[in-house]
Amino acid sequence: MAKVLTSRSENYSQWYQDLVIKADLAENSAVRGSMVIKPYGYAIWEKMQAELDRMFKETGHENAYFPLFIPKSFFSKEASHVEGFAKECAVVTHYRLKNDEVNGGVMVDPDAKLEEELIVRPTSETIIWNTYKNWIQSYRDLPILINQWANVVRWEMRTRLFLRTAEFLWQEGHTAHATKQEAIDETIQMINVYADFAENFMALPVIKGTKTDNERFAGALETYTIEALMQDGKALQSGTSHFLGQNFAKAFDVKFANKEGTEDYVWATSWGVSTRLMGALIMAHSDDNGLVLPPKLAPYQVVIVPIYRNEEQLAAISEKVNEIVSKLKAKGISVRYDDKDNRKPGWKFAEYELKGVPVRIAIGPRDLENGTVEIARRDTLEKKVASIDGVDEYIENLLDEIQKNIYAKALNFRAENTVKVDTYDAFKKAIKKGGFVLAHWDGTSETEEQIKNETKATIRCLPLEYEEEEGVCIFSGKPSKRRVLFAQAY
RNA sequence: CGGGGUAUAGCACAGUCCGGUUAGUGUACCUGCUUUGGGAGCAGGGGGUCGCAGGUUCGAAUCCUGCUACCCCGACCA
Repeated sequence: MAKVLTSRSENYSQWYQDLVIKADLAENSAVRGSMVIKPYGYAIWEKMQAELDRMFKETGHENAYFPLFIPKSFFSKEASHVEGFAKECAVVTHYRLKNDEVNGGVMVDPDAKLEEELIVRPTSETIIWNTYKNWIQSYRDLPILINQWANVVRWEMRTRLFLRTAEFLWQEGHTAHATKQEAIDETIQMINVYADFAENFMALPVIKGTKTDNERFAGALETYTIEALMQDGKALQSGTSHFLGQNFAKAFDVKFANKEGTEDYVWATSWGVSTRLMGALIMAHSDDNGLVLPPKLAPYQVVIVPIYRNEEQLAAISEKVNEIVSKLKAKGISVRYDDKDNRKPGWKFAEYELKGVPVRIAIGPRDLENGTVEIARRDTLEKKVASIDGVDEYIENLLDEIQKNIYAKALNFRAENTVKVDTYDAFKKAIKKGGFVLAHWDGTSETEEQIKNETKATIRCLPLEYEEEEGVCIFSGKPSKRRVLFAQAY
């Protein structure tokens, strides 16, 4: 097969770029740092959205929509929050253009300056808490459990398709609670929803944990994260859930009358995942032949390619294919029959491999005679001839097996690339090699900062599942009771 | 914002150093024939303000000046 992708070993980051473009997922747009998500890429995102949306609703959340623009003054209300986002905000200052009489073209009309600048939302805590203030008077108004599907803008210095773009799509949940415990429970519930989604739909094993002070969300008391390991040994933060305490309630003066009849500030959470998950999905499973999609998120799970010499043969094949298609559809399997005449079978094989379609069926004159089809699976590239009778059940089981196999492969990769180290020398070697590194840490920001400066590794999280273990910090030698998860990250 | 690079057909590039026919190659596209079980072959065809603005010259993709955009490395990145 003609190589259209740079190989992973040659240049991993080039491979990723090639893959995103060649698999028709997204491309760079005329706007710096902003991408166009193409139909095939967007179809995958829609599958993700549909599952997540279902999971949010099952846990009692409702969707709503808040404005794209946020008055500048809202950002001055929560000090640490503004500090976290100020450097990367897009600001709207004017509301009109006019013809440029001198230079031609158009110019910003200087007479159309806004009284107060508007910030294009980098996240919606401020506008939402300003709104919640009007919605909440009593404990009877609580909890508020709302999610929003939206786009946000963060003016990043350097961008990469899906992984970091100036504008991206995401969902952000914003909840308000009467008690601290209820808010904490919500925060943990949602990180569990994310982990469940990552593992069972994306086939992506993740480590749940909490962030250190340095890495915590601006304005949060606790940030829960799911961290995934990519094939190049770098970590990717794939979703976060924040316990915001009463910070935003205090900043926006959101008080309620509790059962005891006294006034109290509301407890808050926020949680989100973005189109960055597309990056995680691509990097976790794909190979040098292209994308590998888990069946549960593939826009179509099966593609059927006819092989024929003339119209008569095509007609005979199509008749058989239609039977197969209806049987598969009856089992809820999504199928695409590609009988386009302007591409040869070999071209189609390569194309669908590049696009990561989990199962490919080829059917030609030989098969018509024998009552068989050729079935190829994308994850292992294995081909097998199977009888047309019972092909629907065979494929149903095969899709299930592929989903499991992709997960098992990723889990195995992570296991092979996770090490425990006890000295700083060993730590530096392990980080250089790539992967997750479990090590003791003295709990101070200074140590974390120094390690980052010297090795580029950050503490991805303090895993929720860990064993108590006496040890000493690899950097300072001070005592530590548990290991934390280090890695270089995207 | 610091360092480096690039800008020529939809895409990928050559040509620029050393100015001179009609700006070329691959791929993609269109037409026809033969093909079709792993990205087909042959023949013919269409497509270019050579990033923008100015200058030098008989003559500029090529030399000079200014500008703009993009890419890579770094800094930055819940």
